[in-house]
Amino acid sequence: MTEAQVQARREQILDATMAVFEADGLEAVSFRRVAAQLGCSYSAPYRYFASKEELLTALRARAFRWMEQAMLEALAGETGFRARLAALSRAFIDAALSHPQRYALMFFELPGTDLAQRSLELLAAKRDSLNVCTQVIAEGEAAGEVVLDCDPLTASHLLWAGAHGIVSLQIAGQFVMGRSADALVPTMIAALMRGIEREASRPVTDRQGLNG
Amino acid sequence: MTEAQVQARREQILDATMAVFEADGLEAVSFRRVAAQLGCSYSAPYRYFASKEELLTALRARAFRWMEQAMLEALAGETGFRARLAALSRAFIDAALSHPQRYALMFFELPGTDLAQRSLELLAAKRDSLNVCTQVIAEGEAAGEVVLDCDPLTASHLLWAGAHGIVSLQIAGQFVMGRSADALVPTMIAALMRGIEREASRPVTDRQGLNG
DNA sequence: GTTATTTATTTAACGTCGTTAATGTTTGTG
DNA sequence: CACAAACATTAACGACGTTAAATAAATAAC
Repeated sequence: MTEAQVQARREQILDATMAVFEADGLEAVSFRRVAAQLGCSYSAPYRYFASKEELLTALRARAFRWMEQAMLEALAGETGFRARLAALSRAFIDAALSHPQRYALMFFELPGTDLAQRSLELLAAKRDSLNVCTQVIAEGEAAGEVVLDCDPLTASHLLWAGAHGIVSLQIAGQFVMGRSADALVPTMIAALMRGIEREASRPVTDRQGLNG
Repeated sequence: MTEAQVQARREQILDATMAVFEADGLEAVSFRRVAAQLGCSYSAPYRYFASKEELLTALRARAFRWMEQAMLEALAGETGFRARLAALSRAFIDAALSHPQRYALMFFELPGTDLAQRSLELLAAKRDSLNVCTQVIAEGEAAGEVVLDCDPLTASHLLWAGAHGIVSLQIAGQFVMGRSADALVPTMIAALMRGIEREASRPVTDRQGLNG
């Protein structure tokens, strides 16, 4: 069996796993259920994933790739730093809120479960997702469209964390009195940008839309 | 059996559950293991918690109460808006990073699991935690120490989400190139405050410490 | 082309889990 | 004492993760 065939089988198993997950949630994901979905024996996937943890880790990497794709597609065709940043945050929140389960899966991780930190596949997917944001900022700075008080990597960490914090709380039903991620993510991005931009480079129009 | 005794037994069970969780992680938490820790039969806790999900929901409420206490204790004795806000964020990050498992448990929730949204106990604990932050901001505004572009509730949502986003990514091992929550949370808070404060009310000293 | 050997898959089995039903055991009441 | 209610324990069921044995399929050697 060639390497490509093995990889194809892995993808098939992940397809089935994702289907079960999206249909009936994480607690429904079991080797027996996935196998039934795929039409094979419940022990067959063990040749391709050593454990359930490994299977779920690969599934989480896939969720990160999905988010990365959504952001990249939203960026395609957008020009100018402000427009690209806006498109990025819009894509992020649209993806997250249209598939809240899949989004939550990305960050469904408890410390100490160190397989997540040993899986190169997951780590790379995480890094590449964050990198989309970092690139947009770095390009904006390179083009002279924005000047920051901090480096692009720190800035993208802040934006990424801010957006993730909002969406994560929204999905967890944490918001009170009508606040929602839809309104708060742009507010968060605007406030953060205002906070880390050099005064001179900030357009006056940023001074709006903070009341949500 | 009086109501107080029932509540006391619930607390004992939660003590045992938390002990198992902190010792061996979430996957080790089972009725059988908790019962062994407590010295009772594995079926006894069912009189106090209808299901494992209910047990874990109560455990998560406890984690929120723990965070609320840590923040309130840090606030005690601190006066002045800036000092209180700094103490708050320091307490938040100290608690989260000193007990990352417990912190992650607070937000360990997948959408669709709607027991979390029906548990008054958990909802109240969440609300009260967020409320600590809201109060600090509202008091600061009432005392005229700060003027914001948005209302205190929106502001506390932003700060809470920002800090949570940073810490959550840190715990998930999401940061690259030496960024850490220790440095980024203060940066996040500072940037957000700079972003949502009316220009006039901002001290010039806030213009520091963004490079991390 | 037939056999031998490796590879891929399936079935059987073990221990653990969540949960419920049946069975004890205590405790207060007449 | 009897008796009923409240509580705790054990037994049992089906599903799970995982491994080992058994089987089928594919490939290699002659």
